[in-house]
Amino acid sequence: MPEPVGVRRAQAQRTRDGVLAAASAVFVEQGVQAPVRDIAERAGVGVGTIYRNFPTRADLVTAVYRHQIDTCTALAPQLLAESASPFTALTRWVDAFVEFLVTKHGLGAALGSGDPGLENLHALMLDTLVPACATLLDACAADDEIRPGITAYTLMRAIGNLCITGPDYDQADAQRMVATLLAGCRRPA
Amino acid sequence: MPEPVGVRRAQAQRTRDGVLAAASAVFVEQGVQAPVRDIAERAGVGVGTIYRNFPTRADLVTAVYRHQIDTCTALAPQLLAESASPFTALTRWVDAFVEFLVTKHGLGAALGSGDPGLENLHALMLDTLVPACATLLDACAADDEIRPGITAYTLMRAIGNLCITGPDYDQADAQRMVATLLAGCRRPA
Amino acid sequence: MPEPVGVRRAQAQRTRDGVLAAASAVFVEQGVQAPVRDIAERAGVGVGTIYRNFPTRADLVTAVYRHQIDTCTALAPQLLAESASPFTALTRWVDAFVEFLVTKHGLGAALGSGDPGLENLHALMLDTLVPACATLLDACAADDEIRPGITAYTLMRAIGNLCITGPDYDQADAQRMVATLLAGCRRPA
Amino acid sequence: MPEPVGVRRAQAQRTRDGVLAAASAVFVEQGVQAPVRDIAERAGVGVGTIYRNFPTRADLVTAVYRHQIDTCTALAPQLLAESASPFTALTRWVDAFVEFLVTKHGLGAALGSGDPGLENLHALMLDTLVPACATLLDACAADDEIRPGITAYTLMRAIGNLCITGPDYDQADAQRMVATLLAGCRRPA
DNA sequence: TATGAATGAGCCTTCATTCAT
DNA sequence: CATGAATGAAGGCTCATTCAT
Repeated sequence: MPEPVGVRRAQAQRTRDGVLAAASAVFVEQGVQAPVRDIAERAGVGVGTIYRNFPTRADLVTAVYRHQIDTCTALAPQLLAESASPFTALTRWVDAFVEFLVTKHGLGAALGSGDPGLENLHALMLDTLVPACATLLDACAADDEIRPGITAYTLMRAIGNLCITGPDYDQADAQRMVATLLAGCRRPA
Repeated sequence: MPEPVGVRRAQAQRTRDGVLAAASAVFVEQGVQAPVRDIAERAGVGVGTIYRNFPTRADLVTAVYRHQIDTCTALAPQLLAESASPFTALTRWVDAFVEFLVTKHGLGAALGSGDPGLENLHALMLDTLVPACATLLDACAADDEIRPGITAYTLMRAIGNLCITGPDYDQADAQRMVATLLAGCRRPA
Repeated sequence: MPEPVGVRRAQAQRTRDGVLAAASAVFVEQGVQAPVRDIAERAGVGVGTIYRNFPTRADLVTAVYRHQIDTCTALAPQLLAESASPFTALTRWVDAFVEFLVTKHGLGAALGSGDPGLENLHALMLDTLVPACATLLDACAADDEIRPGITAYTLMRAIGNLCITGPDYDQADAQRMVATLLAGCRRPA
Repeated sequence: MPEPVGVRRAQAQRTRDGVLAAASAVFVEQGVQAPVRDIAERAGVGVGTIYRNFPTRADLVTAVYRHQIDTCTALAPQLLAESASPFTALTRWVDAFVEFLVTKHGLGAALGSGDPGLENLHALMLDTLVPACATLLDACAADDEIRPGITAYTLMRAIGNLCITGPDYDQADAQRMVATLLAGCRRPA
């Protein structure tokens, strides 16, 4: 018999996870501005539960994407170590980043929206993803593989924007365009 | 007494134009989702007048941008004729397109949003801008100046997305990234 | 045939008056914190109409009571002129003020609540009723009829509080207690 | 092993007392309508504990004030015995009552609100404080010190109302106005 | 045709209350 | 007994849209 408190905590965690899953799905369908009620309904909980766990919408958005952001961040040094060249590492990392973005419809738009209240998420990116990307860019620059003047932040914003998909501009298109952008970053021989 | 009907028509046209000017200004400030009332107020008309002239928001958005879209469209053959190479023409035309997008806050986002109800605008682009762009791309392809597999529509969507600006990603950033994307389109020598 | 605009204005005024009447009634029943929807329902209008005419609750509360406040204010100089003594004038004026308060259940409580957002009403009293009362108090002081140290504002707040009626403490009780308070203000011979 | 049941009871009593102390503090800060959660948080208990001990808000309010009400009640005969005159005793008792009211932000308003659900508290006053006050009033009446027609209940309601403080009408004002009211109760020589 | 008052659906947010652990 | 997660009713506010004048 597990102690009651632990059981309750586990249940709460499950609820929280359910909300996150529901929010993730709803964000894909409707974007990050989706009504709280829709998320609650999809999660099978009351709206109060959402507000209890995520007082602001930004808290919810951030929580939804935090895990993937962290995973993506951790990938950078790993790819740099195992790739033949820094540019190859950058290419692969961007592939992963794009993968992350295109499967999360609405995040790119959210990031680009300048919506106050999404500063948390913005900060999270600035604090983790941007430095990770910068590491790769610096390595490329050291090898003279990319043209100068491209900052990690701007590149990621651009990639984020390119990953805003819709009818007639799907995931494959986004990936192709990002690849083209990267090609354009490469220093001409 | 000069034909009253004509006078009335002229007045109606003036009203319509005033609404378009107001909408254009408000769209720049608040995006294409701005409250109808704000536009009406700015135009000095009642909301009913807006609804009479532009039953749906998409009608209004489309009308606002139609002139610029047409101008942009007409530019393509002209640039193709007077430029040294098709790629140069493409570059210049894209510059003009970007200029159009970045000065119209919210249009890029609107185009990329997949928002049903903006299909009119979408259709307008498909019908005019895309063919214009395709002409340039075809000319480039004929000269073997760009890599194959890039469609006019996808390229324009990508450019549209890159032009979604915000805090920390401004017009200059957008222009630089679009230039980089174009560079990536170029066939490596 | 009256010009259309005038008709519309008249209708709008009627709506506005209806809202005020409904609000007045609802305030009596539920106090000034009554739900906006209740007022709208009672007035037979949509909530939007309330917000259109009275953007904040304070605007509505103030409008409801403004006329009576003004009437009460105007009474002061009149009573002073026609009464045998300043204290008599004060007594009569307070009677009128009490009459105003007790028939508007909830205003006394509202005044005493310190509720931010009711500052308008508070200001209205400060600007009109308090000076009116002060005139009477000054006249009494000049005649040595009241003890010193009683300010118009404090006296009115006290009276306002005494007029917060309820079960077992009705209008007659309030009037009696106010009279007693006034008696206590009188300078002992 | 000392009787476990007694220990448990003592613990329960401590919990109850903690809730009362917390509620008392929160009532002073926010009034008797303060959110239950705030009280629970301040007491360091769960909201369920509050509901277990005090099923209704009135139960809690009543319990919070019962001790002070009882103290105040007991004061009446004592003051009557040791004061020079009944009216002096009344004055002193009212001072104590006012002291009780003004330091308990919101009680006066609560008493005067007619809020159903506060009937318990109301009843408590009727059953204890009112008779205590009546004793003093009767003694005054016997000595011909006050004008007739003033009931203990009405007087206490009036005093309660006068003690509803706020910005610009503070504790000192309330005390002064209550003193004035009492002066008005006194039979003119 | 133009107007803008009126409508009400829809979203956000708070908080009293319940109940499984 | 105590806990606090979950619920959902209630109320505030906005704004797209209609329609009588």
